[in-house]
Amino acid sequence: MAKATRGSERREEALSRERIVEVAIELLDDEGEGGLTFRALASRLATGPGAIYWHIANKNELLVAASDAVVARAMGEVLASASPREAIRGIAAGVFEAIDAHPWVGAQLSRAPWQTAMLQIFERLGRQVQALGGPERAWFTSASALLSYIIGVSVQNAANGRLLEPPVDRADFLEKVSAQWTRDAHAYPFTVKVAARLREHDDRAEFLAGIDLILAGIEASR
Amino acid sequence: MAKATRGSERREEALSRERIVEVAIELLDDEGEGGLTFRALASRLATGPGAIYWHIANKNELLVAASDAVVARAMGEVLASASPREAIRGIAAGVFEAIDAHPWVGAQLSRAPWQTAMLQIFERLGRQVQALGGPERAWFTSASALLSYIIGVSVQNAANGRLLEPPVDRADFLEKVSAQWTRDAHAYPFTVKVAARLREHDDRAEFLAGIDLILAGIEASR
DNA sequence: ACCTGAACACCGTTCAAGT
DNA sequence: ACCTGAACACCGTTCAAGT
Repeated sequence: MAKATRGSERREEALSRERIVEVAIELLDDEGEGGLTFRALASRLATGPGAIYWHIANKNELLVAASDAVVARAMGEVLASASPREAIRGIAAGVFEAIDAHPWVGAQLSRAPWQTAMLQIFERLGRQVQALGGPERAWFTSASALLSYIIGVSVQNAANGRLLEPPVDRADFLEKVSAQWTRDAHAYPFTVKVAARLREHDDRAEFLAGIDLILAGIEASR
Repeated sequence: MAKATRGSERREEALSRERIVEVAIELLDDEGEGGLTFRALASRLATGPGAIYWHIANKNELLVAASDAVVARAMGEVLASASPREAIRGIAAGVFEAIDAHPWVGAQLSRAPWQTAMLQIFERLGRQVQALGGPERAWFTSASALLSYIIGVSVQNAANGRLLEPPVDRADFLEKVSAQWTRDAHAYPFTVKVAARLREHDDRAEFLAGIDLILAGIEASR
């Protein structure tokens, strides 16, 4: 009913659950987990902190809704694949990249599993595990293992990213970490031996190599 | 220099980093993550909140120190094993049980990887991966995949435990979850198909089955 | 029905003052 | 050197009062 509705975003949208979640995601992306406060969020929404509580029960519900939205979007963008194997790699990469782009989602998923977000990923993975063609009794274990691995790596990758963010350079950081290990060489002989690989490894490639390992395990044990 | 030093704990110990960390662990175990505040901790230590800062820089350092201590203890209790395979299962079970008993450790490990705690687990796993006898170029990937999977499952298991703690019965909860899935049967056909397994599955056994899957993958791809 | 914003009961952390 | 505890700058959440 505004006099001139412009095609793009209107200046004054009414408060709604969807809009609150959307702005919360922006805030989390911009400022990190610590940046999401009801005061900051209210200010971006040009209202008072109390108004938000009319639409959302509390901060936890807000975080659940925000991470569900991000995961749903990511799953929607996963392309169809020729083989189940490729499809599983695609889902895995989609989750990895979504959490890499929105690190706070990782923290939220490990704080509250059994969210819709996890269920969505599990379902997607499961269908492909089924298509892989092993015996039915192995499906649950295979899909669970894939889900746990994917979430585990993605969360740690996101945490690393957050750690490195402000001033630190990735190469510098890894250099320092592996130097530390070399100093403790007597206590950590294995780690020192593979430290070179740490310095040069590609997180995403390493992640997918782990997926292949689990897929090989699934195929081997049927 | 007390008049009568008793064999067991003295009533009045001086403040020290070790003692603070020890009492913090007790507090976290008793009250959960939310229970660790500098005021509550100070009160258990019969001092003021400011005193703690003489020994520990901030809350994050306290959480890192506490989880390092728990993991170090758990790793110390892992028994020697005949085969590398058994040793890896033992390390995995040790981590799983330590995080199950101290759920807050899970949250902390996924918030701050590259802690001593993670390094210790990685080193232990790595030595056994090496003993497994595959090619050296595969060691890093194999040990990383195992570590990620172990931490991923343990963290989620701990989060579930926290979720279920207060009044909820595990069977009831799983019943409700799988009922929810059945209602959304059209959206989650795979999940519904394996829901029966969810209701009756044993988390620890499922976890070890996942380890076996990865081990099978490691052996298959060499 | 929905919004406002002051107020409440907490936090982590600092710091002047003590011993 | 180490401890004390009040004070500061924040939180999430509630709620009387408004429209």
